[in-house]
Amino acid sequence: MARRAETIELAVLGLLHEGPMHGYELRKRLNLMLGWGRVLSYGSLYPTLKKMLRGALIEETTTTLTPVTRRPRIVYQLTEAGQREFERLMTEVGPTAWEDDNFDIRFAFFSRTDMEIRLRVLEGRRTRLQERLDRVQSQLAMTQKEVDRYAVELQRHGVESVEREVRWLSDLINAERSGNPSTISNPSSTGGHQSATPAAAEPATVQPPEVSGQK
Amino acid sequence: MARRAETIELAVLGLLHEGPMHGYELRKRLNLMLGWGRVLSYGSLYPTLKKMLRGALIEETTTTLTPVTRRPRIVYQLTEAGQREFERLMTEVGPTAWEDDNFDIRFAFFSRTDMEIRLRVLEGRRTRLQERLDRVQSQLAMTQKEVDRYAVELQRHGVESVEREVRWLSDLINAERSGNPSTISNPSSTGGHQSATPAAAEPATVQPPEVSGQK
DNA sequence: GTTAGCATGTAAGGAGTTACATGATTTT
DNA sequence: AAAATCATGTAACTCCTTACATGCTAAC
Repeated sequence: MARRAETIELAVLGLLHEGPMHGYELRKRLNLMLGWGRVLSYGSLYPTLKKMLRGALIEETTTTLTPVTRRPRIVYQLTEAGQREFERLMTEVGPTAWEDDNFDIRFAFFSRTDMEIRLRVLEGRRTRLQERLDRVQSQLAMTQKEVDRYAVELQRHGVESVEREVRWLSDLINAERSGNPSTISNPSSTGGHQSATPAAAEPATVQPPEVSGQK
Repeated sequence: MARRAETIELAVLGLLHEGPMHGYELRKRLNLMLGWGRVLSYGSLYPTLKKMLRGALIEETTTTLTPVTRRPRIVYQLTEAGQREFERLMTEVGPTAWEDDNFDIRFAFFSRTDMEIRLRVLEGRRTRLQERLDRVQSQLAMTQKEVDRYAVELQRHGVESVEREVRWLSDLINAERSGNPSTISNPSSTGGHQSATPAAAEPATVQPPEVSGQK
C-alpha cells in the first residue's frame, strides 16, 4: 500500500547509517523493526536497494573472499548523498512523520535527531491519534441505534488501544521535556551508558495541554 | 495490500446481511468498522461491488424516485448465493480467520456464528499473537548487544501491546465459555435478550493455561 | 448563491506479495 | 546424507490509492 516505499527507504538508510550490511541481514533487521504486521519480502527489498543504488544513496561492494569469509556477499553502505538524505528525512516534520507506517521507523531512529524534532514528531503523532478518537467518538454518537454486541466490543477495544497509545506518547513527551539528560546527538560519549529509559511508567505527570503539532 | 480484497468482500457481505444499502453508506459503515488504519476509497469499493455483482453475490436495484426520496440511488442486497457465501466464510476456521486484516471483520460479525466457531477463532487468534511474541522475544535475546534506547522502547511498547491483546482475547474466551447465555445463531429468539457484555472487565477469572506473557 | 456533503464512478499507476529460480554453507 | 538456513535475485500479478469526472441536494 501507498506510502511504504519511503518507509522502507528510510529504514534502510537508518540501518546502513549504523554501518554496512548485506541484503539478507538488512531484511532480518527490518523485519524485527517493523515486524509487527507484515514481513518484508525479498521481492520488495532487493528492488528497493537497486533503486537506491541508481539514486546513488548507497553503494555496493562485494566482499573479497578471504579464507575466513568463504562466500562473497554484497555489502551495501551509505554514500554521502545517502547520509544527507537520511538527515533530511529525519529532520522533516510533517504528516509523513506521524502517519501510521512512518512513525515507528522515525521513532526507532530518534537517537539521531535533536530533542526539538523528537518533541514535534511525538506531539504531531499524538494529535493525529486524538483526531482519530474524536472522529470515531462523534460517529459513534450518531449511530447509537441498533448496536451489535460484538461490533461494540470491538469498537470499545479499539478506542481503548488508541487511548493507551496517546498516554504512551504523553509519557514520552514528558520524559523528553523533563531534561532527559543524554540527548545523544553529541556522539562524544565517554563511556557513560546509564540507561534512563525514555518512557519510565511514571504516573502521567502532565496532561497534554492540547498541543497542536499540525502542519 | 495483499489479502484485503477478501476482507472487503466479507465486510460487504456482512453489512448487506443486515439489510440492503447503497454504496455511499456502505463505505461509511465500512470505514467505521475497519477504520483504525486506512480509509477505504471509492476506487476500491465500487470495483469490488461490480465484481460481486458479476459473481452474483449481490444484486442492485435502483430506487424508484418517489416524492420522498428525490434521488435514485443504487441499492445493493444479498442474493441467496451471497447469503450462502457469507455463511461459508464465517464458518471457515483457519489462518484466514485470524490474520490481522481478517480477524476484526470476523469478530464484528460474531453474532452470526455459533459459539463453537467463535471460540476456535478467538483461540486461533490468541495462538497467532503468542507465536509472534515468542518469535520476537527469542530474536531479542540474540540481538542483546548494542541496543538503542528508542529502538528498545519501541520494541517494549510493541510487546506490551500484543500482550494486552492476548489478555483481551483471553477474557473474551472466558466470557464465551462461562455460559454466555444468548448465543444468538438460533434466530427463533423467544424473547430472551439480556445483554451480558461479552468482555466485561471482570477480574480475569481463569488464567489461560500456558499463555501469559512474561513481563 | 455558494459551500459542504451526498452519490457514483473510471483510469493510471505505485507498492509490495507470491512464486519462481538458483546455489552455497552449516547443522543435524 | 538430509534439512535448514544463508544469500541473491526476477516476473507476474494483485490490490489499492490517487486523481480525475460528474452532478445532485441541503444548509448557510
